[in-house]
Amino acid sequence: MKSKRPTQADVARRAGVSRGTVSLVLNQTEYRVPISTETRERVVAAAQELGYMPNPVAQMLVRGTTRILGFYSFEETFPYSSEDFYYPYLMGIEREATNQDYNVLLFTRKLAELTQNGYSDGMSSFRLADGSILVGNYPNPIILEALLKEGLPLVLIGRSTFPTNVIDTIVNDHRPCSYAATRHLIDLGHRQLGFIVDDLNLAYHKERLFGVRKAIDEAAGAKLTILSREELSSLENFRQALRRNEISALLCADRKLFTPMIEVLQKLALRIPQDLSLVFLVINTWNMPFTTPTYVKLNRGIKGKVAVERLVQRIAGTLDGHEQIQVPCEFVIGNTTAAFTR
Amino acid sequence: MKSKRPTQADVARRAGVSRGTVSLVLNQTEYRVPISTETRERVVAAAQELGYMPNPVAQMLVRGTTRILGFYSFEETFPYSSEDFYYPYLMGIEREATNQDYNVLLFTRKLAELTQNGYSDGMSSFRLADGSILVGNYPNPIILEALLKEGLPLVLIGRSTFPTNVIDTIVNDHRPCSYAATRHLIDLGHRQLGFIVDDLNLAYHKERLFGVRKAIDEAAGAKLTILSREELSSLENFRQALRRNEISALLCADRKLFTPMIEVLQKLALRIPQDLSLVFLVINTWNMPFTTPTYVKLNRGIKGKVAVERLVQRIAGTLDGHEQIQVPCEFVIGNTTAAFTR
DNA sequence: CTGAAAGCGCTTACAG
DNA sequence: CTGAAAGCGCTTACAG
Repeated sequence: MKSKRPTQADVARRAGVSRGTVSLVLNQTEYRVPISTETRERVVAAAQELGYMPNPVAQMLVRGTTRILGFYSFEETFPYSSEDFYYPYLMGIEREATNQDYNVLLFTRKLAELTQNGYSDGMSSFRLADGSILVGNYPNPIILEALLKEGLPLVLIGRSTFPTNVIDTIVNDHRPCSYAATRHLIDLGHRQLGFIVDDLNLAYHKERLFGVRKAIDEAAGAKLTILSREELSSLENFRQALRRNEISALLCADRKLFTPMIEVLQKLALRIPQDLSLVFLVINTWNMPFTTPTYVKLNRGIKGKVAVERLVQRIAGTLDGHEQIQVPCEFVIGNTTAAFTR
Repeated sequence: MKSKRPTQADVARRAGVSRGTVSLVLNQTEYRVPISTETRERVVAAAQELGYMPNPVAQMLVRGTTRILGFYSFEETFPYSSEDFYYPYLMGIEREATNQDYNVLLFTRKLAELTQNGYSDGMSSFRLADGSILVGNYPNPIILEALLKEGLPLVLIGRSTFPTNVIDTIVNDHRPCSYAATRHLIDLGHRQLGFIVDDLNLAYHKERLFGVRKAIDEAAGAKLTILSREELSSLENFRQALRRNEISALLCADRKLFTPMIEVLQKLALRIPQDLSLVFLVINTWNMPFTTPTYVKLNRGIKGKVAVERLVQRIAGTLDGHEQIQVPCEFVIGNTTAAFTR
């Protein structure tokens, strides 16, 4: 029923040559094997007349390479409201993939559902890509280990529980920007700062705190109060925490605390930045209640680009060891911070 | 040097069976051909021990299907500041692709660069996908025609210069929301409305104008003034145009006029919405100077979803004709519109 | 219940 | 300069 596509053999038949010759002509390998112009023209004409297009799958099989970079996210993209979009990464990845002449394959099926099969069948789709980029912080170690064991070229954007010398990771260095943000507040005259965070065990939060502490330590009379999720649970608690420590500026280190914090601040009728200066050490630019917040930009696109660069090298086999690559953040001053007024 | 991956033959050898049997066992086709539990277990064990993963490329070749949906954008994504992001589409596409058990391949190489080859070699990568979704309004007809001629399953998100019965397109119906937006302004007491647009020859702008006109015609004393890009070119021109027509509310129909219009309004020191109500008939949510504008939401995600649904049916061959599918927009009331005060 | 064979559509040595 | 053959790693009738 369905009109079959013309195949290489059809072209060969029509041009009156062998299949090998068709392949040679159409792959522009003129330099390697010389072919008479006459034959060449006959083949090209036949291909054109037949509307021939080589089957890329067959080419991949015989070439052993697909020129595809895989992309997999451990974080859920759905529902739409998710704060863990990976599109900024994808942007950088796609751009760099274009440069390197790779297409990008988005793996949609979740690995968790795929690992059921005894011999890890589900992962086989990863073999479709010459190498893959994973996104996610501290992904399930079992799954990650299974992936690593396969020996496929892999780069993780984010941190993992594995040693940095067994897997390539791309991460942000949070220290310089946390330092810069804190300096910014101190320069504005603030001395009593709050640092709000959910889980201080996580490496990136430790880094942030490190940068903040450094700036605090350098400033005369500066004091830091660490606030946790519990503080946000009740309006009164939070108000007290701010009052007791005379906090005039708040550094929000945790994406998860973003929404609850904003809610609490609104309920307390605190004006930003008149009553309280606010710095977002992490932020989702697509979901901002402030048009121009003071925040740390994560440069996800750049991380994506760096990931591709690393992956391509890994595929080429020009790399021996694995390592953690740090990408700088960027501190952006907006209007959620203002000079301290007593 | 590089340790070759185990192949099906390796598993067969180890399990002491034929390659066909390995395939049968590992593909879970137990129902079709009965295989003894003993053999089955031996095969699975061998596969596990060897860390065998089937080569998906070989499977694709023999199956003749890839379970990949291609994605191609006619619009440039770069530079980053581009207003024509396609990520909202991708979101809906990916989600629905997950449901339908397809992976998504992003074609990164631009078609324009690929069409050089006589026999349109570059397009062959489209054959890697079982079907593809294209995004873009009025894409280059030559390229689109070449694509259509290949007879590949295709769905275009956007409008084209081709008749609607030769290609499946997914478009927004702009009339209802333009009508609703205009009604909203009229209900707020506005009577002198401006409609600012760049190129009224485009179908979607005509549709918008159609909806607006309908609401205008229904309201006593309502008047519409159409403003063009020229009006924006000089501050004085624009001020005059607003004054002369006593315009108290503006409907912005064109994405391209967004930035220049905002600039002009700011320079004229017009307060929104006190001095002028503003409705965006199209908007990029990731680039809003107003936190909650009154605007028409394009539901790109839904268009992506619909495109996948249509494409999957096309691939299945359950469709005969082609058609234009309309997806409704959504009118969202924000705070850039307010009641008319003389 | 299992094996041997053909074939998916290509590319690439290898002969001539 | 060109053809015949082997092979990429699978699946699927077809025999037994």
